[in-house]
Amino acid sequence: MPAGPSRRQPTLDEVAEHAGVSRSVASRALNNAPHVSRAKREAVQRAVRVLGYVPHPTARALATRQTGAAALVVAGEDPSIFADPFFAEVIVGASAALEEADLHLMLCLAASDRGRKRVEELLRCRGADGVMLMALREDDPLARLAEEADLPVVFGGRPVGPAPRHYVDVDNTGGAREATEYLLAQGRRRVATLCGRLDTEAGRARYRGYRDAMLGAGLEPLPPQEGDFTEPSGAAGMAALLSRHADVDGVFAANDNMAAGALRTLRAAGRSVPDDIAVAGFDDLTVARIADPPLTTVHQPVRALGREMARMLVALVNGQDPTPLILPTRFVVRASA
Amino acid sequence: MPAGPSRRQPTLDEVAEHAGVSRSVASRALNNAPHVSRAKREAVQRAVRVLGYVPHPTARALATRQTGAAALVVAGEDPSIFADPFFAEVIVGASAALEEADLHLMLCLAASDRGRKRVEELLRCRGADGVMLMALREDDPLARLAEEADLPVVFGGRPVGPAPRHYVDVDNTGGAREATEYLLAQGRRRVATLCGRLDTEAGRARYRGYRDAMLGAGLEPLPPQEGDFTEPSGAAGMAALLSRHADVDGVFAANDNMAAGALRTLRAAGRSVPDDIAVAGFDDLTVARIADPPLTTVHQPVRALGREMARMLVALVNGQDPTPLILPTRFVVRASA
DNA sequence: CCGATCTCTGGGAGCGCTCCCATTGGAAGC
DNA sequence: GCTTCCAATGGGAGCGCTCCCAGAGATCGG
Repeated sequence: MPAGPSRRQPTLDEVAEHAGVSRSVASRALNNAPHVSRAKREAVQRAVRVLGYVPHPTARALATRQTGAAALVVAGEDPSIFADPFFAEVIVGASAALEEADLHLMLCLAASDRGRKRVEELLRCRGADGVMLMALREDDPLARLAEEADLPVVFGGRPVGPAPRHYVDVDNTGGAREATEYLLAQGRRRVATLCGRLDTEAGRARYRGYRDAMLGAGLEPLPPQEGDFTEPSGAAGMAALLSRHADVDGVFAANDNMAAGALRTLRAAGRSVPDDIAVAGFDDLTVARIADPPLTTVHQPVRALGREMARMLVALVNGQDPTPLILPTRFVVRASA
Repeated sequence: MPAGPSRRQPTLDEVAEHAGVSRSVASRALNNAPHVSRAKREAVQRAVRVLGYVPHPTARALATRQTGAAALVVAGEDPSIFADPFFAEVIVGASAALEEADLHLMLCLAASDRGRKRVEELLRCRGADGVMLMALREDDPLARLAEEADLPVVFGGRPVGPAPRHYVDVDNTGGAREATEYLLAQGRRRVATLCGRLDTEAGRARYRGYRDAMLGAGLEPLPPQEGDFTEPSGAAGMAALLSRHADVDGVFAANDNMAAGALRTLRAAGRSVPDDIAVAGFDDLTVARIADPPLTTVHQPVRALGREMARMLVALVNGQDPTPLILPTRFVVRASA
């Protein structure tokens, strides 16, 4: 422990010398490559143990031109969007999958200009072996840069516009349709939607699902009440909705946060849920269970989303060519609808 | 864009050649070091622009023995603890501060054995310029390893046991005491605590705060009802509490999740909050505002915690010797107490 | 007018690893 | 017995950067 402030880590040369072999043999033994006799292989292993050798990742990275890290970029100008537990779950999934491939996770919150600059640099100079991109806004230049970069890129959730080459997404439209259809099947007729930001693909897709369900039932969709996926925007949106359409009897909110906000407004307005008005959300994060009443919602496999993004990235890094993946949602009935 | 699959990035040598200078001069110009004439400096800058040069971080790292990255390690055997929005906020804060120092953020979820192994390696071989450690369990060997590693280490929240050399923490005891005192000041006399894991320092410190407040008021603290900081454990703990002490009129929960769970149980049991029983939490994350009734709670500056951890780490990396930091909490009164 | 002192400059030696390649020696094939 | 082949080995050349250092001019005071 004390032993001087800085007991320098042994190098591969020292291991080789200790084992009485050349650097090449030691290297091969370490990466258990072929062409190493049993005796020398063991001698090297012993030397490694005795000296407490750990390969220097940077040196290896320079030689192999592989950094051993994958980046997860969360765009969006407000860093607060990252505070959504959604991302935490994605990270848990991605982290586990990357661990299996022995890749480190680099997290880039590209909110500020400076943050974006650094991501661009990362893309340009191969600062990571691959990049996962999430929460891109419409026309975010990062999307183009990423696609053009000579680097594996996986999108988490499709960006607005033409679908990228590699992505993992959730069946937003299908889930939203199912939720809306459920409300309709309960006999609700004046069903509105608190939709999410319509400059995100998730916001649009979920709105499409709502609209499709309404049209499918021969009903006129109500004009979307747009929010930004936050609880306050749900509360405000619900208030606006009530003032415009006092007879609304069902609401599909584009996520649980907004649904929770809607519940708050409804409670304040003295409307009972689900008797007067039914509310369904999307996400099924913790807030759905905590809400009062607990939210009927569309469960998204968020952790799986992260995991599959990472797996897809690993496949790309390994030279394979995986196909895009759309994960199914699952409708969860609780008390709010 | 197409231009061949892999337009290799230009190297510093190429920049130097293009600018008609030596590699050394080019390097100095880039790092704007002295001893470069104005003319050559500009020639280099022009070459950089023309060629689209971006320095290769790995090569630089190898030469300077600095990785340009800081690691944030979240220990704890269950990866789900990371899903707590608490960590997301820490990350937002840390990320911003690291960005200022031009360091990348490496996130290590050291849940599995494999994950822990990788953290150990990171520490041993200087895979990062510094490490921030959070959510260590009692007697976690990572604590010792980190302190012994020849690498700057900052703890986020003190681990159980002797305080580490460098840490940033929140005034858990003070916050808990204040919350409990508030309940007592309201005239509550049978005040219990849903404490957090007592094998974490935060759990212990908040319990101490509760106990101190009770003793300070000349009351006998009720035996702690231990949970694990999750909503279900709060709900279960509250149920246990009610069956043991039916006359409880106030509860201090060690965090908002548990408080939310308590609210759920109380609602189911038909107790009105705060009339029959007052509830206070700790954290002041989103859930506190969403809860019904909104939670009176102890606000922790979580983002600042992350920011200060990162700043302390940067200071250490720069050879300074910062002193530990304890951030104040702020008591927030809402409807639950 | 000449040594002393600077600012610039570029050559070169690493940083610690991988990997190509030439060399060796023993086993196998004829 | 002699080529043929292949496993095993170690030397050496990078990977792209930093930084030390020696040398070349330029500046300047005495």
